[in-house]
Amino acid sequence: MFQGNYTLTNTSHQTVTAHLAQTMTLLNMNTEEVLQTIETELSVNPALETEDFRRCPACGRQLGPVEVCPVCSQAAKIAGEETLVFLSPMREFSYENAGSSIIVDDDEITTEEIQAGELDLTQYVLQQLAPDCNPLEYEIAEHILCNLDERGLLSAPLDEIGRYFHVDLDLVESVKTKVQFCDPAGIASENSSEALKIQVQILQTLMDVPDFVAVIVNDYLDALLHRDFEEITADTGASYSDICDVMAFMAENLNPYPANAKWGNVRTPAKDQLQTYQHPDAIVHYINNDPKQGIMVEVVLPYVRQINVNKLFKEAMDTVPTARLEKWEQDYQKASLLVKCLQQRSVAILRLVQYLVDYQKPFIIEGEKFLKPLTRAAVAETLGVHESTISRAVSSKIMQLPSGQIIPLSKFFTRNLSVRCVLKEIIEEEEKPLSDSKLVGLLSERGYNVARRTVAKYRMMEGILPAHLRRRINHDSTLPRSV
DNA sequence: CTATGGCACGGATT
DNA sequence: AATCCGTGCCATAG
Repeated sequence: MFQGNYTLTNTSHQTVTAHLAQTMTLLNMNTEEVLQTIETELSVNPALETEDFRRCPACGRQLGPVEVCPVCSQAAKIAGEETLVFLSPMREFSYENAGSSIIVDDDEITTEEIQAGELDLTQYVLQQLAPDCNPLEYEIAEHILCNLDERGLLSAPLDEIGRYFHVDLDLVESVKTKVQFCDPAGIASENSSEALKIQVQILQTLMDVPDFVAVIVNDYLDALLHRDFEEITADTGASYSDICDVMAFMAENLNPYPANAKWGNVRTPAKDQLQTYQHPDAIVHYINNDPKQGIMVEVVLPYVRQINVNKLFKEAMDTVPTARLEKWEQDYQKASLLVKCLQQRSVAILRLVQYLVDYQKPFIIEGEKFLKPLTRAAVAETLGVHESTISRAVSSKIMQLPSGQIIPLSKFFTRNLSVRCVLKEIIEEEEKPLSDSKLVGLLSERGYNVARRTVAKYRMMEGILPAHLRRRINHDSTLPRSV
């Protein structure tokens, strides 16, 4: 009897720990990754079955396992002022659904996102190169692409690469040139000006490039950066308005950091193509597409059908020969474990998203400026779960906002987003370029107290040039006399 | 002398 | 325990 009890608690303890481990790993994964796991498990485990989701009898909408029909239950929920959150089955997802503006935010660039992005970038470029490359060139290209910094500029000296492969420098250079003409135009240039030159060359074959652009980009970039218009006018004969056209064109079409999405708020087409197709893990909608009616959130289930333990399989276990029983037991255990853990995962994410969306509603509706500071620890506290649970639930998950933007869940936790947003605003509205210390003053007027050095960092993060290089918007009063 | 970027330290967060 | 973030100090450029 004792022994019986002992073994019983022992096995249940084991399943409990297995359960925990499984839940944690599932929680760590995003919807797409779980989808993979489920698919492989389905293919090896006969104890699992799938079943179509129920549909709402009233509206015919597909329902998740614990979902209340969002459309039909709207009224009650809205009255309660609580954000409507529900589970909903994964579905075919295309970026047309997502709207045109898919934005991978730039503030989280430092962490995994950019690394993933760079990997994609490498592969993306290599794909383009593959057709007209011999194996050696391909390898060199690969090496070059692995040595890009986060802006898409080459950080390793060419001769080093040449030595690494024991090949002539000329070869490395020719490969580099090939790379530069690939899609994020000017990628793998050694510096910005080189990248710009390449971009101009490419654009000239594609569209009409205003006069003087090529000349100025090639020879007078420094002068332009230093606002040394006299030198340019004198040497090239370009009038002041020509130069303005050139600058406008550059802001519109060129990008000094090929891997960086924006310069002067222009996204390169490359970024959109780079966007990997990923199903969001949660989707925020306006109810009836009307912002005034409130928002509802769909938490996406990681599989298109419901996953169950096969009841027939359970029943058949009674009649199975003892030789095979053990295997069947195992399968059954694993199956019910997976089902339970999936449920737990869904519930955990559901609760998290509910809280996040509720707390950061102004951010979702009105924009980055309204993001309230939030830490994972605080969320764990209010939800009564361990911090690491929140960490796992947040990591590698993405959410689609009503606007169509897709953001990582971690964005809800970026402490300084609103400051940076205000900073951006101030700079956009500035009459003439403000120095970092002036910006400190303006920010503290609005209740943001940050050090001068920090402003500089935020500027960089937002890709804003230092004051003395910023373009003045109103170029009427500064006409040089030599026109 | 002013404006800005690099480095590195300490405290908070994960 | 590892990582991130704000900040101060210092070097550099103009």
